[in-house]
Amino acid sequence: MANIHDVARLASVSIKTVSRVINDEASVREATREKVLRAAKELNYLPHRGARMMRGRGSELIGMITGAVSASGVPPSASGLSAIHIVRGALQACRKAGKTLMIADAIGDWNEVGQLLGIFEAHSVEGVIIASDFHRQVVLPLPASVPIVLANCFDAAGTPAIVPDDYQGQYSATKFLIESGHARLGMLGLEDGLLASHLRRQGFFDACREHGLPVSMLRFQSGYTQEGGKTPIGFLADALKRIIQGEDAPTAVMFGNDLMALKAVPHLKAAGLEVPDDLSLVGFDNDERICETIQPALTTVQLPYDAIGAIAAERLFAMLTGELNESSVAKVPCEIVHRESTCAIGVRTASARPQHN
Amino acid sequence: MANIHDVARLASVSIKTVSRVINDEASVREATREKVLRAAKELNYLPHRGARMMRGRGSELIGMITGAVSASGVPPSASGLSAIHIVRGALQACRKAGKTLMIADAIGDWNEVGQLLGIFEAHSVEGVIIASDFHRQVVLPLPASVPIVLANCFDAAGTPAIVPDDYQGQYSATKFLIESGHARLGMLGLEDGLLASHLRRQGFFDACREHGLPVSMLRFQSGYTQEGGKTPIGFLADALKRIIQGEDAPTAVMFGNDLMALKAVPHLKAAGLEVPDDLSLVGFDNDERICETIQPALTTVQLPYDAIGAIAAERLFAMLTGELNESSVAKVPCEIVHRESTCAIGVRTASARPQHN
DNA sequence: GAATGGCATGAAAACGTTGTAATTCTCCAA
DNA sequence: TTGGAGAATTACAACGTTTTCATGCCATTC
Repeated sequence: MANIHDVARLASVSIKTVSRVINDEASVREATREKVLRAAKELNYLPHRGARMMRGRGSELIGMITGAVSASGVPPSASGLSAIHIVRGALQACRKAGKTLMIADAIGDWNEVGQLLGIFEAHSVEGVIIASDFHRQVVLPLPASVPIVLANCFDAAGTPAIVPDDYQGQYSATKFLIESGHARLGMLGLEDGLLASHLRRQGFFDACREHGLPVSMLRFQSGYTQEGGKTPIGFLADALKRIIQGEDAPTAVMFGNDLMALKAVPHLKAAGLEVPDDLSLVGFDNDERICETIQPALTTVQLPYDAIGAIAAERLFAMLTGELNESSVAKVPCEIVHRESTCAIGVRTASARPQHN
Repeated sequence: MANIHDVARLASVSIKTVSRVINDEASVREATREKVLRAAKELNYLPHRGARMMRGRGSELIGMITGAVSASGVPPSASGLSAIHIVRGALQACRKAGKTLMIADAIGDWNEVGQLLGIFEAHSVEGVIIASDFHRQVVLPLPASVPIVLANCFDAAGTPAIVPDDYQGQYSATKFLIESGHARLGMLGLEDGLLASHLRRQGFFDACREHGLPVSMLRFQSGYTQEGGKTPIGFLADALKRIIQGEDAPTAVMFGNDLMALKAVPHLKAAGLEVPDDLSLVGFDNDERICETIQPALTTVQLPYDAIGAIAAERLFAMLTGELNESSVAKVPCEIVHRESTCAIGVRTASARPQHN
């Protein structure tokens, strides 16, 4: 690998001048600058990070810990879906900022976090992003000697955190349905006890209340556990039946996630319901593979994991430059992704039933 | 932060002796060793990584490039599924070996790879793993100055590579079906042109031939594009119809991936076919969320991405220690994951139709 | 025309560590 | 007591950068 001396020699200048050009310092004549840049490019020169660090420069290294809070023991196969998007978002932000991302996985064991922080520290990272697989509160190991930003989780100590706005997401979806003319709504929520569960239910009810929808027009079921947990066989079918049966049956149902919607569709079909003409469906997560597979394609609320990762990284950068040191929780809005499983009340969809693909 | 001089001073030895102790080198008297360790502990000394790197010392750092070959332009949302497993496998192997993983995403642009390699090099990584989103041949930017292992891809130059054994996977699945008594087989393969497509078809036909199944008993369709590509609406339905209609209709059908199977199920149901009693189904990928969602749960061939990541990392480590420098392609077997969508011919499944969940 | 000041550049030191080679210490045999 | 071998230890250079300070050059000012 070429070093600064090689570049200096090739460009016939001193190493200091090369250093000046590389670091965009003032006082370099344009001609010289170009000469140096040309030489650097020709030699494929990149400043040695070790040497740079030694001169007190930042390491340009960001650490990221993922999988810190998976259900312990369970190999977190499906839960990684959120992680990859968070990582990707952070990766892009790092790229833009010229940082490099180091990553470590806690393999579902929160106790690992302290140790991983130590490893990162030994590698001189400038800061660390800790990402959770799902939206929850966490407790950090006490003495964190590097700046930390939490992604998809938060703590009581006020560590800067970026989380999805589950409340607003469900609120928006509900509002959208109501404004489309739906007056009887149903919701099949996630497992009780999850923070997201709580927030979304809140959003659902608040939106209804604020739009003057009486509680008698609402049907809410929860308790469905999607994986790992022991949901009794038939739970989904039963809960669904409780929601859609009877004469005041809702004209729209929202699900805790897209997968639940996918599983529900056969039951709805079996009950003779057409989507969206008889029943509008709204999912959550925006898992494209699932949403596009459902016929008709599922309208859903997007969990903005990419954005969460990107914002977490940007926030960390801001902390590093000292621009920002308030400790607060930033909520990233969850946008509705409109597909074909919803329609306004009183409007028949154009094609009675689009052909399968 | 304390440096080696401080420790040396406090312990009343030379800095070199401290260095010896820290690096566990020989020729240090036990008493001296303890003295140094005590001083180091007291000062909370950690060797400066920059300085270490500069002395060419192993950085314990492994680089990984992902997303290098997504369809360019398309935001690689779904394709990341393989990446996360490869990353996870590598991560675990790194953990075991005491290495730390640096990660960068080429964001679907293969041209980025050269630049990313440069960045990694500047960080003094010991080696790099380049992971592709799908099984394919690649071309590396010429002068790679660090050891490289390819994961889920390979090149013509013989760079060490770890790939899934698509051929064997399909061969095994086919063989399994035949040995279960199925004599008429169908297959709905992936998009033409993909390497996996080619290999699997080969495996399918070879297994049939070797087990004496005449070609007249086989129905093969391909050309289905799962995402991005413009598959005509209805293609899946038509191809499926061509496979399952007629009097010599197969008793088992294999799909190019689990998602295709998921999409196919409603069509099969509409055609009055019971799974697995009338028709056994076998997917590919082992995407658990999809496999477990399909009723009955889908038997499939697992793409061993975790293993690929882990083996790639281990192989890289072996190269680093010089234990291994042969340049070859390692094929990781694809195991069958047995669920409920397959049964032996002549055997009715116990429950006519298991209740939905 | 000399003094001043700003700009472009360069020489050499410094950062904290490890490698090399030299030096000292220890211990045992002659 | 002396040699000598080998272990323990040390001094110093080297790694590739940035920093500090010095210098040369040119334009401006008096």
